[in-house]
Order: sequence, then C-alpha cells, then structure tokens
Amino acid sequence: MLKNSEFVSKLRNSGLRPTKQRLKICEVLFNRDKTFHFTINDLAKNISENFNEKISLATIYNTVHAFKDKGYLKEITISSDKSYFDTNITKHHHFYDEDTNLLIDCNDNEIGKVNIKNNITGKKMSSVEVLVRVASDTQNQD
Amino acid sequence: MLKNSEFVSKLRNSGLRPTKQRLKICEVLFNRDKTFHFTINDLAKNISENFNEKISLATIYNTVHAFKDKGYLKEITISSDKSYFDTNITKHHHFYDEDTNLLIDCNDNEIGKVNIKNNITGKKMSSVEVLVRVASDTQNQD
DNA sequence: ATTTATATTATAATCATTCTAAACTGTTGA
DNA sequence: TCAACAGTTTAGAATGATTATAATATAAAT
Repeated sequence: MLKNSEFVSKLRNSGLRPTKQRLKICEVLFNRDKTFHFTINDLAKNISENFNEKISLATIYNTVHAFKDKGYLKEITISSDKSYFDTNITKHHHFYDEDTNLLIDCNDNEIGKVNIKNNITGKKMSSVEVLVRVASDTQNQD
Repeated sequence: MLKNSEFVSKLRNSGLRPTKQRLKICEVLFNRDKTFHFTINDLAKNISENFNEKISLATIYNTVHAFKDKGYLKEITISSDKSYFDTNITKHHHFYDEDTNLLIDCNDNEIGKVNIKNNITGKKMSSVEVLVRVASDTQNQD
C-alpha cells in the first residue's frame, strides 16, 4: 500500500519520469495489500474499464517493460503464448493451474530449497525457478 | 538411433500416417545418439539446408506439434519470444545460458529432487520443472 | 481400382508486440 | 518564469511468428 508521492520518488529514483500514465499504472499494480499476477491484456483491460483516462497500448507495453527492467516486476513465461507478470519480486516458485490458467505463488513451506550441486563452469546463476503444472485428476492427463 | 521402419511403426502406433515429410523430420530429430534442443526455425533451416526435399513451414509446425501432443517432444519456454523443443522426453531440468541462448539438460546428479510439500487441493501435478538461468559473471547482472 | 480420410502446400489471415514520427510533458537552469 | 531539451505518449503502421484456408496430393480402406 504505497501512496502517490512514494510512487513519484520510486520512479524518479530509477530514472523514470513520473508521468500521469506511469503513476496510474503504479496505482493499479502496487497500491494493493497482496501481490498478484497479470498479463498485458489484463492490465490494459483493467485500466480501460475502471478508469476514465485512456492509456495507449504502446505505453502499457513500454511501462511494463520499463518496470520489469527496473526490477519492479518479474516476468513468468508459462508457454510460448502465455506470459504473466508478477508484482511479487521476491524469489519464489509457482504452481500453474492448467484448468483455470491461473498462476499461484508457492510459499517457502510448500517447495523446499532447490539443491543445485553443479553449475555451468564460469557462469553465475541469475535465477532458479520451479514451475509445477497442476490439473484436475479427471482431465489433461496427456 | 532408430531406423526408418521403426519410425513407420512409431507413427502408425500413434495414429499418424507415416508420410515422407514426417519420416524425414523423424530422421532429423530422432536418428541421433544424443537428444538435443531446437526451435522451429532451427529445424526448418536444418531441413532446407541439408536436404534436397523441401518441407512447407506449415507442415513443420503441424508435425512438431503433433509429435509434442503424442509425447515425442517436450516444449520448453524460456521467455515469451523463445520456445524450444527437446527430444529428451524424460523428466529433467534445464540450465539456460543467457549469453549464448543455449539450453543445457541437467543430470539428476546436478539438481536434487524438488521437495514439494503441499500441492493445490484436488489437483494432480502434471510436471515439475526447474529452470536455472546462468550468465557470465561480467554481464547480465540485472 | 475406387473411395475416403488424412496430410501437404502456398498463400492469406491473425494477433501480439514493436516501431515510427509527430505531438506532448517534465525538468533544468538562465 | 519560461524557453529549451530530453524523455514520453500516442495512433497507427510495420513486423514476425504462428495458424487458417482451401486446393491438391497421398495413404489407407473397401
């Protein structure tokens, strides 16, 4: 639950001008109690349906990517045609419900630490992510 | 290292007619000692450069998807704009080298068993996959 | 052989994303 | 305060990967 002036400094601190559009997107994404997952399409729809001001689709793309680059969002790719963004930027894993197409964060008490015994020589690990796909017992068994 | 007659029965057994095009694609994908990763583009290029016969891009898409649906290939999505297919269909995890854009299979002795303590109620886990992104120490630290 | 279902093909259509370049806005500092 | 500049937004066009189309060809069944 951040307020407008905090978004202004957050943006300024990362070299992004606090424009009307970016502040609106901050409000939609970060002015909440809980983190959540969204697609670009979800976000565009949310803004156009719930607010009077219209933000161009190009700006939504630009802003989401800028926020991702600055580390305010994480991207989670489920399949070639489904990309989600996550406002939870801490290290965590996901369940993906194939019946509902919903992503669900894992708590640390749900998936234990992944034990990586050997890394590629000369490389640094930049992330370790687990995706557990789930589906109801009676379908999607393929 | 399978031979042509084996591909014919493999295809017939899964309800796919053993056409010239599918057999050629089988040969390119499965007539090898080691499994490997490829993109649709890699495969199309490989076929057009190394063989006289030309296979339509639509057929390559259709065939790769048919093979995936039948369980002869696994798809690995790295980001929204990069999708790889893997001829290794056993359960395993991956390293992704962000410098070279290369996928590397993990052996079981490189990543220990992922310990999932709680699944979503009423759901069956259909897959558990770990992706470890790596990059050289001197770049891609963001 | 003939028929029927399935597969291939070139090309067109689609759709998400990115590009473009003109108009606009935030910031700086005179 | 206000010009000047750099950064931002915008609508619409361009791109590019994937999928649809519908005519032709091929495999399998009768």
